[in-house]
Formats: sequence, structure tokens, C-alpha cells
Amino acid sequence: MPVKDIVSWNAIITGYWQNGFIEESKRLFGLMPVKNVVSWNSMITGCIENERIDEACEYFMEMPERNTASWNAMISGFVKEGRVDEALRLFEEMPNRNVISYTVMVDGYARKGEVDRARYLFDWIPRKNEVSWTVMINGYVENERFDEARALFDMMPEKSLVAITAMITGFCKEGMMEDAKRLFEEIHHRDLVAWNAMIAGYAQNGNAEEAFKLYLQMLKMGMKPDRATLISILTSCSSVASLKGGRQTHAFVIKKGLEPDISLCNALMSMYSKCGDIHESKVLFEQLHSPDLVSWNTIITAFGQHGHCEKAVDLFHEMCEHGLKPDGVTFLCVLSACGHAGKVNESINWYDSMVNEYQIAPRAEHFACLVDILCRAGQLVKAHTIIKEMPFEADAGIWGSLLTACGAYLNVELGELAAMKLVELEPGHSGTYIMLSNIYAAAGMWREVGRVRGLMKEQGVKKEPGCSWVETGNRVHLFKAGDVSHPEISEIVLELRRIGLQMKMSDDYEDIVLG
DNA sequence: GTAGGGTTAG
Repeated sequence: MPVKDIVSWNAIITGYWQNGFIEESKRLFGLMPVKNVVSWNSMITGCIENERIDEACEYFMEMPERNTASWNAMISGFVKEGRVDEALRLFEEMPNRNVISYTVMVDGYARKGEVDRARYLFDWIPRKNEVSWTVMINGYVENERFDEARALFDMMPEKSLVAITAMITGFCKEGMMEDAKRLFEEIHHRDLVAWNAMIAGYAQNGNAEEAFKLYLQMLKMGMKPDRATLISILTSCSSVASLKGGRQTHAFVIKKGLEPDISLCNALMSMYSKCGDIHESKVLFEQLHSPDLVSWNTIITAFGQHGHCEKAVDLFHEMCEHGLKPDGVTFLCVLSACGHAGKVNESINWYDSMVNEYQIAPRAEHFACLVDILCRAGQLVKAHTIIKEMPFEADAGIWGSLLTACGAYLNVELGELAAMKLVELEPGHSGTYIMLSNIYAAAGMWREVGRVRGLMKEQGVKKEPGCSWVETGNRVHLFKAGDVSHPEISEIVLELRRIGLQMKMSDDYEDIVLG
């Protein structure tokens, strides 16, 4: 058979598995009168791409002669499955290793969290290419070792767009948005992924305004958003509770015929719920053919946030009946549902069940959630006990919950402790001083109030006025604390008083406050 | 045959 024919066969076989028809590829491969190493390699890659690593193994064992690409394909296949030990065995066994072999192994170790091992191998690569550098830099970023990522990036001889994008993500993860933006602006030809990384950075840091601005800029430059872009935009709509923006984004998805994959559906569900439309969230959930763990976690949270704790718990059981295993986040969702409903004892039972029955190791977030629930219920001493006994260092969020609760339930002693810790963790944060001073004021300790005010002046801490906004029609109305500049301010205040009164008089007052 | 962006909690 002429070589030309083998090439055509190979092309057809590859075409089939690239479109998911692996069985057809296998059939044709079997019919091939003469095969070359490329034919075999194509079958190996095809099996791996279609998540059939064991069948790939069979082809690999059977083939009469292998080249470096055959070995590399297998190593990469094992790495994709997270089976790094098996990848390493092949790596050691193979006769000739090239840059790609090394790079795949570096990636494998980094993805497993064994960053030092990855770095060791990286240093051994004789002629590193830009992919090798990128994989290692990204490995540091993914494993929260940003300083090392930075150091390596600075050493990288020619910085590729992919490496720059990995660094942008790293800066965003560290909350260093200025640096991320600077790097982003230095890029000559930004591609979609780079835009997405920057937009996602703003979205994840809660800066919806910048995310929207960048999104508009991106559209203006003629870039076409994809699912990843829109998910970040939906996240931003959620964080400012803009149902209107969220609906527009949803409409955009439909109009552009973007097939909503499960992640996009999950983001839509979350957006609707956080913007107040639990019904739409539920409808989307029910339309999913096979909701994944994130979908279930999202819908459980949705009901929890809307005060339907029992429904959230029902959904938890329903999820288990569907054969899905709850993870640590699922328990956070259920815990927060209990918390919103003020159910302290249930929360503790759920926590115990997570640890004992489901054997899930609690993370700092679980303790934070428990502390928050106890705080809201006014059980400050118990909350403090958890803080003292938990195997994690309490962060600013936890001390903040305690401080707020000390204000609501007036506990000077614990309030002072929480404030002290917060000042250590976030110096210059005015809220801490204000809250402590309010606690002293409520307790009638006026000398202390003066002391805190003096301290603020001394340390140069400025009070930032609180603000909120309302969207009506096409306008956003911004209100700052103590600001009376709105032309209709007297009507607004009157209406707020009326609503407040209505809430107090309502039979559901308790529910509203707790929910 | 190798690399970068996305969904769930608080």
C-alpha cells in the first residue's frame, strides 16, 4: 500500500474520534491493511481523548514499534487521569525522553500538588521551551506559591501570552489587581483567554464595576465573548444583585445560540437566586438532564438563602438518592441554610454528620460557618470556644462575625478581643474601630469611646461612609451614609420608615429578621 | 505528544 493511502486512512480515523466516534475509528483501524506508527499513535490519542485510557494502553502494548510521541501520548493520558505514578513508570522506562516528556511530567506533579518535585524535574529539562516554563509557572500559581511563580516568570527568557495570562490569574488570586491590570495592558495582542482572565479576576474579587467596564471594552474591540466570559459577567451581576443585567446576559446567551453547558447553567441558577428570583433558579435546575454536584450545591444554597431550610435539606437527601456524593461545599451550603433559619442545633448535627458519617475533613470555612451561625444566634461564648479549639488560625472574617455579634448582643469583653485581633489582621480598616466604639457607646463607656476615636486619629484611620444603590429604569441611584443630596430624599426616607414599620408589624417579623 | 480563562460556600 502506498504511503499516500496510509496518510488518508490516518486522517479519516482521526477525524472520527475527534468528533466522538471512537468506535468508528476502531473499526476502520482494524480494517487497515498496512499501518504505520502514526496510525497507532492516533488510536492511542483517540482513546485518551474519549476517556478510555485502558484501551489506549492496549494499543500501546500491541503496537510493533513506538516512537517518542507514542510514549508521550501515554504519559499525558495518565497525567490527565491524575495517575501520575503510572505516568512516571513509563517516563522512566522510555528509551528517549524529549522536552515534551519532561514537560508533561512537570505538569503532572504540579497538578498533584507536588510542586517541589515538579520543579526538580523542570530544572533537569535540557532545552526548555516556552511550554515548559509556562507549565511550571502555572504550577506555582495553582498551588498558591505565587512568589515562586513571580520569580520564575521574571527569569523566563521570552514571555509567552499563555505565561502572562497565568501570571494575571496569579495576581488576581492574590488580590493584586493593580499588578494584574498592568500586566494585562502590556499585552500587545490580547486573546479571548487573556480578556477572560482579567474579567474573571475582577468578578472574583467582587469588583463588578470593573468587570463590566472591561467587558464593554472587549465588545467594543470586536472580541466575541464565550461561556467563560459570560459566567464571570453573571458572577458580577450576582454580586451587585442586578437581576436586570443577569437577565440581559441570559438573553444574550440565547440570542447568540451559545449552547449553555452545565457550568453556564449553574452560573445562571446562582445569579437568579442571588438576584431574588428563586423561581427561575428552580426552573433552570429542573430543566437540567443530569445536574452535577455544583448544580445541587447551587440549588441547595438558593433555597437556604431564601429561608427555606427544610427544602434545602430535602434537596440534600434527594441528591444522595441520585447517587451523588456530597462534598465539603455541600455541607457549607446546608450549614448556611441552617444558619439563615437560625437553627443552631441542626447546624451542629450536620457538622457532626459530615465528619463522622461522611468522613469529610472540615476546613477552615466550616468552622467559619459554625462560628457565624452561633454568633448570629447570640451564643458568643460558644462561638469563641470554637475559635479557640479549631485546628485553624481564625481569619478576619471569623473575628468580624464575632465583633458584629458582640455589637448586636452587647459583649464588651469578647468585642475588645475580636477588635484587637482584627486590628492586627487588617490595620487601617476603619470598620473595626467604629464597631468597637459603638459597643462601648451602647455599654455607656464613654471614656472608652473617646479613647478609640483618639486612636483612630493617631493611626490615621479614616471612616469610609457606607453606601448602597438602587436600580430603577436605566438609572442607578447611589446613597452614602448621611448623604441627603438626592432630590427626592424626603420621600425616600418616608417610604423607608413605612416599610420598616410594616416589617415590625408583620407576623413574619421573626422570619424576615432571621431569614 | 505539552501550557493560560469559567460555575457552588462566606
